[in-house]
Amino acid sequence: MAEMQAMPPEVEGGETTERVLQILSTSARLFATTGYDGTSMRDIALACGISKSLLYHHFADKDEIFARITLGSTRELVQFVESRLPEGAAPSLRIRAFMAATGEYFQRYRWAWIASTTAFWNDPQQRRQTERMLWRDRYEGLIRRLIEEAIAAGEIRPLDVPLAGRLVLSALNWMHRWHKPDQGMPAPEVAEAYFDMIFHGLKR
Amino acid sequence: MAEMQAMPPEVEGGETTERVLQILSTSARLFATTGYDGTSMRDIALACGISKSLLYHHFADKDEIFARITLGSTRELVQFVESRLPEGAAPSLRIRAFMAATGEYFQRYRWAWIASTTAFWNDPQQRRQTERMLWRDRYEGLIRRLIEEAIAAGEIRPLDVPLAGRLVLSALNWMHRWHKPDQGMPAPEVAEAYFDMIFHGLKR
DNA sequence: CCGGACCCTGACCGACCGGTCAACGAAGGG
DNA sequence: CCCTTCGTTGACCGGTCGGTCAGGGTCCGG
Repeated sequence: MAEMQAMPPEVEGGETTERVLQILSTSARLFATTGYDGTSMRDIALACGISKSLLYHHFADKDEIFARITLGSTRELVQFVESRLPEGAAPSLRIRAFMAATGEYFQRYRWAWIASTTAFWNDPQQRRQTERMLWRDRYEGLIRRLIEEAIAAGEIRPLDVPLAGRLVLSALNWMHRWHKPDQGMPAPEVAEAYFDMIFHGLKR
Repeated sequence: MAEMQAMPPEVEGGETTERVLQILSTSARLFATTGYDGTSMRDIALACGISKSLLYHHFADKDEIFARITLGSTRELVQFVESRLPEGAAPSLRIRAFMAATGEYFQRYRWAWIASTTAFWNDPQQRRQTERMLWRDRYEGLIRRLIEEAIAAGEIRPLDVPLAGRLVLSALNWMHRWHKPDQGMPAPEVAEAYFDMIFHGLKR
């Protein structure tokens, strides 16, 4: 049990006993650090201090564990970010809140985030990832809509909206490759610093 | 043989017969699409139309193939980008050239780039990646130095240089996750569009 | 004609993979 | 008391993994 990382609640879509949560959070950490293929069911069982068979008592197979992690964390991310957008505020401030909330979510559910962001991005058979992609599209659509609103409000100059959205998402999605928790700027601050750079530009 | 993707020349560090190049480029494509663990030596041999044993005639083990790809492409990237920086030009233009050159390199050596960028980023034992990291540091140091020069020249306002560098690199390194070759904007143009957004800012 | 040197092969190895199965022990309701 | 349910286990399965090995073919210099 020991030092397990938090998992997003994700009530629906399966039972959430303590043991299940332990398996999910432990697996998320392993998937994030050694990859999907690099993590065996034996590794997970050993890290949980249980037998391999017990994993199959709670989950149908390895894919289901992974799918629960990625789908759950992606859905929670979108809902968390949406809940953090200040209603009625200026579009640019809402973009800033979007980025800060993403940084905070990343900081809180680091392993699940990394596992979701890293693996299977180009799996042709797209195992159980279709529903996750729906949430991912909603997340990407959200930042584009915020940018469009900022353009309509005259805060942002007319530009390639999908590309601008990708620029924002690139900065956020690449954070896990260099950011160390408990070291340097907290992730939400990094996200806000990124916003300031992107919004105002590097130019003097 | 058939449809093999180009590999950077990388003369030094091993023989470069046609067969070796075929193995390297085929492996790069497989590593990029199915990951390191997801690519077996049998897969590589089959895709090359040769026996698995022949792989071990040309390479000591799987790691050596991977190391040749990642080290070679990283080294070539740095040297390519450095050769593309306009001497004596304004620092901001040199940053723009840095980004465009990276986009062009990505477009040209797509599989090797993706294989290098995707895998083993947090391998604790860091197999044969130490020399590659030296080149990676040089690449990252280069963009930071360019930004510092732009600040000294008064083109860019004083700011967190490492963070600004990471913003630039994030945009470039995330491209492979969404950019399709032969579809949409060519990668160098994307890189330049990114520069314009980051340099001038989204703000109207 | 000989003998290396160099490409190249199929058969094989132990280890580990994801997944299955029969059964055990404790808990709890009748 | 028994019976069912549920969390839990170790032994086991076929298949695939990275890697080895002995040797076949072919070409070339002597």
